[in-house]
Amino acid sequence: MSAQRQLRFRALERAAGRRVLGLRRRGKYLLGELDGGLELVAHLGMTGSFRFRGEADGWQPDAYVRATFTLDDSSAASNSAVEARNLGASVLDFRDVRRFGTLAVVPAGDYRGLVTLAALGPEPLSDDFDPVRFHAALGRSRMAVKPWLLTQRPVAGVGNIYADEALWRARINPHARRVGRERSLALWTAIREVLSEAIQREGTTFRDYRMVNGESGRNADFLVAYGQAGRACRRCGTNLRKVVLGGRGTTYCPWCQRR
DNA sequence: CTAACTACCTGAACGC
DNA sequence: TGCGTTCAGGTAGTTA
Repeated sequence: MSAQRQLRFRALERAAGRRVLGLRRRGKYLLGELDGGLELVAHLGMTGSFRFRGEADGWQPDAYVRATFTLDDSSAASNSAVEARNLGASVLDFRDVRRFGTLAVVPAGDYRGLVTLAALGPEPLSDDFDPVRFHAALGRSRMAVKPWLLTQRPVAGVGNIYADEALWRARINPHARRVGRERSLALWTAIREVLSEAIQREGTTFRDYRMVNGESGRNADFLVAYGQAGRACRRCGTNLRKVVLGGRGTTYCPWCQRR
């Protein structure tokens, strides 16, 4: 087993026999509180998904299942557990084609080695995400605004899709290193709107992303920037442009989002 | 400390 | 059809 593999699946065997006391989400991380002072940390990476194995759903494990959780109780008060009961399932598969996902069991709250989680910014839809502090942090950063958002430090949970969408709404050039107060407030608002709407539509599915019951999210049809290069901007009609910024594909309107 | 690279994987889409 | 290249929703480790 390579060092990388060890990083992606850390001490997972320590979850065996543990009771799941609670589940919560922080940014893109799913955190399970286990007994014995342990915590299960899960991240889907780019192609990961959790799937309940059940007859109603018809899902059967394939070659891309990297881990399997056998559950002996589906009565806990969580949405996932409700799904499990509906599907009559007791086995949860972690499927991940590209193996960029992470599963780790750590002492509760000990995020050494999970640097991004340790330095994770505020939840975007909570009061902790404050527009004044957001603007101040943006002022301290020397990075271009888009890669800065992707670090997860200014705010948790904004990935490549929602960064492009939010910057388009706020009319901010993704390369910008200085953003005025009005525009940074617009970005703060746009991030919350973009994420809220995507959550209402149960996520953005291109290929791999699936809900735990196997259904696709419905947000992909509503994207106005990400994946829309060459198409006309919905505001001004200019053709959207795609560039590489910080190693990530970035689509924006060269007119509305000019510097 | 921050910021910029690179590595990690596999499959789909594309060009010839 | 077949083969090579490029790209993809993210993070962690290394380097400067």
